Amino acid sequence: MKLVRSSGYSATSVDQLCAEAGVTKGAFFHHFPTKEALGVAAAEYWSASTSGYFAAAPYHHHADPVDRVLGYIDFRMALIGGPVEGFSCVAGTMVQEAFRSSAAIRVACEASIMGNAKALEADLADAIAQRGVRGTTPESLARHVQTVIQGSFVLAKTQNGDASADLAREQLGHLRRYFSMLFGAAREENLQ
Amino acid sequence: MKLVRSSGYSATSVDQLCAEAGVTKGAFFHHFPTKEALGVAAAEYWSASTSGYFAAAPYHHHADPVDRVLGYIDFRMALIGGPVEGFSCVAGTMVQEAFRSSAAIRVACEASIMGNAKALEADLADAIAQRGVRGTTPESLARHVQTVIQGSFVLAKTQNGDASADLAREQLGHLRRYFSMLFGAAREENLQ
DNA sequence: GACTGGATACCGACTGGTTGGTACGTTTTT
DNA sequence: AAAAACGTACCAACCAGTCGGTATCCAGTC
Repeated sequence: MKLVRSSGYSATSVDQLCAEAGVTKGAFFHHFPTKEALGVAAAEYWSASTSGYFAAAPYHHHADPVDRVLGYIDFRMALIGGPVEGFSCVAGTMVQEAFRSSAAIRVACEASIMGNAKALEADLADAIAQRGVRGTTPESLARHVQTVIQGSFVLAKTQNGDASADLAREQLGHLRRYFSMLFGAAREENLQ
Repeated sequence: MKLVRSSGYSATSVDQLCAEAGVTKGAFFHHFPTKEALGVAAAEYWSASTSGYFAAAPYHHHADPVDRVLGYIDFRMALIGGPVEGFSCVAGTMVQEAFRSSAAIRVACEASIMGNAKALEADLADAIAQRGVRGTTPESLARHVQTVIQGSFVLAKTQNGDASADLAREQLGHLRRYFSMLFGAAREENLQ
């Protein structure tokens, strides 16, 4: 995770990986047939650990589905801080490099990102139904959350120091505002 | 451009570059001292060619600044189609890989992305002033446009075939809706 | 208009180090 | 005793970058 997030997938060599993990090359290739397989496993591990992390987060307790959705965004914003390597996404980083060269990695990263999106769909569906939002779907909005998150990481990488985290947080603020308006405005309209 | 967009920066070798360009390695290293210098030059070329392209686009003619901003988004949406390599961003792709290993490339990509954002700031400032939007700045909104664009490219890379372009276009649709609500709702509020 | 000298453009073989991956032996677990 | 885990030495291919040489251009000179 550490090496891929700071150097990218292809610039990270198997030798570096082994040195960082305190493992010999023989052991590495005993467990993974190729470097590509490690990439797939990394995406799957990332997927499993993040989905577990978000499932245990506190924002699920809100009664109002809109509060749950905004709570998720607030939670994501609170996670952003320090150097980019500390909050960026392994799947997003890998798929950018490997989408054409490795179908297996592409699919694993797709599963990670879309799986993360899927965890929001139920709350978004409730929010849409309750506030009578039209013209979009919970699936599309869930993807938009991921879009803004991934995009904020790209822009964060153009900065150095604290500016990275500040920029990423600022951008999630716009996502929050969009959802706030989308569900808030629809509510007012609904009450007329 | 072609090789970086489809294979990424570090997975693209100087030999491949030379073969693709029909140039020998001697010629390459005559013009660029290092591969990194080519990366910087690529970002600068990308920056110059895209800014020229957008400066000549038709959306500037609208009288209403909000129409100019939405026109920009529509223009970007119209550019999306075919394989991801055809519409993705060279600067966004490179900075993801090289932000830690090469400060020069990071800065060149920052200049490209932020320069593209800057081109929208005047219209956004006019729109904010005219509609009385509060709580954000033209700079922040301009960055948000780039965030959604870059994020949509990342998500597009998780898909294959036509689904890539469809997903990217769908996501720019949310950006359009956000701006539409932000400036539209503020207008109604303003007229009360 | 022919000649010259120096600068620039370009070529392609070469180098030292690195790459992902293998072969084969040894240790540890079951 | 068998199988899984792990270590070491090694390999061919490839990597960015170098180097000595050649071709081309152009300003100045006669």
